[in-house]
Amino acid sequence: MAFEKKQLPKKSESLSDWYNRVVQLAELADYGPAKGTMIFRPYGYRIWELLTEAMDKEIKEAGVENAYFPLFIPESFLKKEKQHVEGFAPELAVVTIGGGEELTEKLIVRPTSETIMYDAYSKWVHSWRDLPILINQWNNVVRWEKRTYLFLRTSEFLWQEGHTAHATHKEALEMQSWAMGMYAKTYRELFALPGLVGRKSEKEKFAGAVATLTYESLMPEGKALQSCTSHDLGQNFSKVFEIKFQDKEGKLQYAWQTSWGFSTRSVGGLLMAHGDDAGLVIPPRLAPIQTVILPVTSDTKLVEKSREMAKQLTDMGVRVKVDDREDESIGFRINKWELKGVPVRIELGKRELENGELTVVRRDTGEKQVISHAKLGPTVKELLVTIQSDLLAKQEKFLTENTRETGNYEEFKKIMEEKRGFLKAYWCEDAECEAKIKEETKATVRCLPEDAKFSQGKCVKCGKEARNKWVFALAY
RNA sequence: CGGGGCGUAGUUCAUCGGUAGAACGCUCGGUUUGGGACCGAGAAGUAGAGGGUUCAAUUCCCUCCACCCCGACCA
Repeated sequence: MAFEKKQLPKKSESLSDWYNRVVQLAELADYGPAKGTMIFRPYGYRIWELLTEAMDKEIKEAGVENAYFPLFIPESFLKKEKQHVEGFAPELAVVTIGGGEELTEKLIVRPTSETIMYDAYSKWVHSWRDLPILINQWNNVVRWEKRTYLFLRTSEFLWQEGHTAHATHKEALEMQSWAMGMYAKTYRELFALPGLVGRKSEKEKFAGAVATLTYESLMPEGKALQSCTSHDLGQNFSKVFEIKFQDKEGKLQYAWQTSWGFSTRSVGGLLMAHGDDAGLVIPPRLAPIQTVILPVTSDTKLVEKSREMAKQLTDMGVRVKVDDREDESIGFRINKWELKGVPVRIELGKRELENGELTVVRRDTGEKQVISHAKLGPTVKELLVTIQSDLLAKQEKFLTENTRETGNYEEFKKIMEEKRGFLKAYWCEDAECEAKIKEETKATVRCLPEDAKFSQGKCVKCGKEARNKWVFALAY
């Protein structure tokens, strides 16, 4: 295991202290001057960039095109869909003055773009031939959160929001499902973060949606993180924004819609899940630097050989950096890159150079091996793949070990107090029951897993008939 | 928005009615480098903002602001 760090609280002792410190020490992010805002520093932004590059490709391959809609949304737009405005009202940033004059209509700084996009869609859709509309945008949104947390909950965050309109509900449902599938794949394969895919309860679903699919991952202290969502909007928005078209039979119909989003919160989940007492552990596929090469001293021969190795790795598509700062000792540099979570570290000293060897160290396990220079490329390539899959396996084990089931409310309460994690239980789907459970245990309904089978049972809280085992957890 | 905390050098903090100090970091020079090196020299502050008390306020009082933590709300 890697060495403990000065200045860094232990993750195992105080998760939130560790998290706040490590994010800043590793130069991922900093606090912005205005409340709840954050600065994405280059090292942190690069993680997001690597993700967006991969996800953008998937989105385009599915036939969804990128576009950009305005940041300012007329207040009246938001008010059109009742549930939507009620859901977002408490967290809106509103512009009331422009150019020194009071505005006749207030402008909302977008918290999400359904309304402004669908107003445009209504102008563009007249015939079944105009459908589907498949648009995505990468942008920023503002939600005036009362309590913020770097990456996980900030007043302004970055995300992609996909917004589609279809001729049939079936098509829309397929789209909704595709988006969640793409998210789940991204979380597993890039973030090495397994999670539960499922449907949100009526209370927890998106404001204005018919149904919401969510990806829920589990953080180290046993709390759930809603990682991204995909919504079936039905005709809720198309009716108020009048997205109407004539079908093949000449009948006037409202479009069926979906929206789906994946935000920078995901990066917070990534950091929190994989890190350890020595700092970050970034999965190779999202690591801005996958391999760091450290010449032990600034001896010219060592530096030259390091550069040569770096070039070799770069040519193989590995993101690599040589850190040959001569004012920092080898020990200091090792600690620095461990804190920053670089998956593979290579040390090259005089002894090794003479023997034609080098030391390769895994960040996740601390495991060291001495290999010959000739094996550099294959070893690094293989390690990056191994680390990626080991991290996923480790998280899967954690998820399995922390997913429990109960039919007893006392036990339910006890688990939420002590072990936390995901807890499966029958629930009658009554909102009042949901509220009581939350009040008494702080746990919320996270989702009904998509692979859940219908069965018969009694609600864990009220004992009434229940048809499904839902997943409960404390949430971020 | 409720409860708590904090605001002094880049950072973490000390000082305490008499006008500012340490450590780390930073700059320069030198010696170093196999798990956070060392020596020497140096730069760095309108003490969050405003008001009050006082001969005198970073210090005491009030107001505001900001940030952090805990709750309610949320990607």
